[in-house]
Amino acid sequence: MKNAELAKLFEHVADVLAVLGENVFRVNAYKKIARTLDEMPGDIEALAKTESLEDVPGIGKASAEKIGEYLRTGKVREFEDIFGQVPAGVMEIMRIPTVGPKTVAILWNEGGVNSLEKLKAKIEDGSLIGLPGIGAKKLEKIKENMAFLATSAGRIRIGEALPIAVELVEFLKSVKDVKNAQYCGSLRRGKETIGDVDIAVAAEETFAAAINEALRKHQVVAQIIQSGPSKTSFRTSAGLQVDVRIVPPESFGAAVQYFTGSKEHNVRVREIAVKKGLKINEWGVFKVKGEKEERIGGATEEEIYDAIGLATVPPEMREDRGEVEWAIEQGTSTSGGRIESELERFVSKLPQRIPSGNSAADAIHRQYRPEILRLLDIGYSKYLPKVRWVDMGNSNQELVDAFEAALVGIFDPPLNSQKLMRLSVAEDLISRYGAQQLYKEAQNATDWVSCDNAGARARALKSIPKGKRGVYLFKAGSSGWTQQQLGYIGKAAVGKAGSSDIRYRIKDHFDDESRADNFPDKFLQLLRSFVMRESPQCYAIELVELADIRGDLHMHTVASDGVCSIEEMVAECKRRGYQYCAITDHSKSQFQANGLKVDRLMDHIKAIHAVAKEAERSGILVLAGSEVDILADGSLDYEDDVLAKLDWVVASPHAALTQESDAATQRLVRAAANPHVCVIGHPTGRIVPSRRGLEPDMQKVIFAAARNGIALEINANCYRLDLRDTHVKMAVDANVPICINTDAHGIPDFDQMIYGVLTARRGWATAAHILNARPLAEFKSWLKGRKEAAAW
DNA sequence: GCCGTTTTCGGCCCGACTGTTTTCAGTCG
Ligand SMILES: Nc1nc2c(ncn2[C@H]2C[C@H](O)[C@@H](COP(=O)(O)OP(=O)(O)OP(=O)(O)O)O2)c(=O)[nH]1
Ligand SMILES: [Mg+2]
Ligand SMILES: [Mg+2]
Ligand SMILES: [Zn+2]
Repeated sequence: MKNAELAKLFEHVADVLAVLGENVFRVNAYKKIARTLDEMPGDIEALAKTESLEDVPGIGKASAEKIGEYLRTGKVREFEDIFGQVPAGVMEIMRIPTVGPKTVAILWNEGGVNSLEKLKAKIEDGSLIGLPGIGAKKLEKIKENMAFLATSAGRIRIGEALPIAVELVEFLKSVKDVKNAQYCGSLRRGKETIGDVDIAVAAEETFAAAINEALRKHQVVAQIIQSGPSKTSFRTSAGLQVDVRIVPPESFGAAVQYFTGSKEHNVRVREIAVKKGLKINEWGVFKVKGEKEERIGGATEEEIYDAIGLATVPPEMREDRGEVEWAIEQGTSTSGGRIESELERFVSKLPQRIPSGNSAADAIHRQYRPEILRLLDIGYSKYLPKVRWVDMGNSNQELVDAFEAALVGIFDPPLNSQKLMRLSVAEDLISRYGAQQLYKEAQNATDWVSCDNAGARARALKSIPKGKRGVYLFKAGSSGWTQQQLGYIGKAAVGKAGSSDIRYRIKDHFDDESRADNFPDKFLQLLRSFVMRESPQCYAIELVELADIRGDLHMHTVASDGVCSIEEMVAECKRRGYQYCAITDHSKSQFQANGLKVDRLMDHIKAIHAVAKEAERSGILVLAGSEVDILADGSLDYEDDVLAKLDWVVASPHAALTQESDAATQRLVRAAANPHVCVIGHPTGRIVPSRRGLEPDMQKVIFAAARNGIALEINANCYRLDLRDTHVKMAVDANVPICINTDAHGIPDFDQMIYGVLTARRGWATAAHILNARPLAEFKSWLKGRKEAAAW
């Protein structure tokens, strides 16, 4: 997979261009593309073959071409030229903290510095002092910071960061006059790796200095990076950076929201605020009235999201992966409705006859547009109380589309149904066939196809040749397209589309010729038909929680490489209140882990069943299982007749983890097809952060799991977290059951469960998606289904 | 460079801390 190297390429070119003084927005555009490529769950090369990269949000014509060029030739000529302008040694300098592109440019152009070594030497001989903006202090800092060069190893696993953060938060809460403290940043979002620890503190302004002082004296503080009245950053002796932000209690919610991020999420949220005449920062939400600002909230996170009409987004979802659109769609329920009278009043103002000719029609369109939007706001918030209109172009898109199409369809012939038709696609079709398949079907059936999105449609209108027709896929239902579903086919992939269950075809409504004459009537009728509809129940999402977990279905004992007996592991599960668990020691090929040969396995099953019998009385179901190795070709490490003797089969890959993507896909798909398998354990075999593991076409693996009715594991151990967050989202979208297992080898390992839960939450999983969140009876019935499949 | 209901130009989130800037740029969160 070339995603990572392409991401690096764009990241690097962004840095080099910044040194060359290029427009910062272009630099940021490249950085955004780098992030997109890095986080893309599928293979960019496969995507480029089947779909247009231009439809990926953030990637335009220019970059799509460059990516294509790279995939063909392994190079981007324009980038090579750019790299040629700045020696590699110069770029190394930018890895020093506090040294950014401007400083690099000056050191290089005016100071003749072209490597880290030269920089060191020139700082020593004093020849750099006097360069523009560079003095003794700055150079001293640079010299110190050369010990902290940015490296990819700079991130630590969440399991290592969390305990440190919790302890620091406890300490801060114990400091006098501290009202509240909360860790934020990537840690609160539950990311698998953590760059630094971010903590927000609530305290009256007058106490901030004292709190800062107490913090600076804390024993873990090895080096203060910076410290001002509201913000202190330091490094611990272990080299971990900690950022602490102190704000007054009335700003605590705003500060937590800001500090939790992600950056990309914050930017989206703040952009929405701007469009609504508001301003959001870490101090609160403000109404902007010319020069003056009026504070309207900030004590809680809810106040922030509420102010802009968004549902509060769970921290783990805040990655700008569609959650903003989701939150708009959920909305808040505030304004009451006066729909009928408003409606009548508005409609009575509409002209009885639409003038012919585009310019006159345009003028009317412009004149009424704000009124329509305002009306929709009122109408929607009353009849669909959880869905609230937020400014332009978002969740009520289909409603706006409907009305605007009504207007435009009459005013503006080119945008009517002759060329472009909306095709609603129901959720069950998507889960049955997969979005890609539907898209391809549509492609075969028509001349042009896209998913639902204003920009895409606008382009479509231009690109559809005269006399041809196009279709755009609109996802009916509550959740909108996801990137995974469309495989980044359309801009809507980030979630522009979809909200209520309105299914609408422009064609159906506006094909009759006489429509223009009784337009107001028609319009009213249409509007009623939408807003009077039964409102769907949509509550803000309840993601799975640690307390929902009712069992652990992957653990080891002394029989293989664990350190506890069956009894000890079961007792711990019981202690945790689990209703079921599975003992799954390694299979025979895992000889280095003392994997069990068949005869030992048979004895082990007996031993587990003996413990199970005891355990049953104390109310916990114990399954005799195995973690069966998936061999390189996808076959399993035990024969089927052996597998049939087990109550529970986790099949996981352990060796040959560097095989080609296609081989990996086949391997996992084949394993998933074995009817004895219950769940695929740590499907990629990756190790965080260093080993990439298998890179299968995860969509195919997930479909295979769906076809065969098996589950996929989130291995909760913070060294694995496999499935990873983006893969979880794909599994959730496909409705494949997910097991969150600790893979415990000893008692403390059970504590890893939380990291699996956080990863599940990052994939938008609710308890309903998690197999081991089901009550015992339900779990048993699922298992029975599996056993029947195996017997059949 | 990307994007779009102000649509092919013109805007792109917002603020703290530091140093050397006599009024704010650079870097970072
Ligand atoms: N509005 C806004 N907020 C930002 C920006 N940069 C960072 N933040 C906020 C959101 C981040 O989650 C939070 C903490 O910054 P960090 O650099 O520590 O990032 P984060 O913790 O998300 O990831 P990390 O694991 O530390 O690399 O500060 C920015 O440019 N604008
Ligand atoms: Mg952080
Ligand atoms: Mg930070
Ligand atoms: Zn295991």
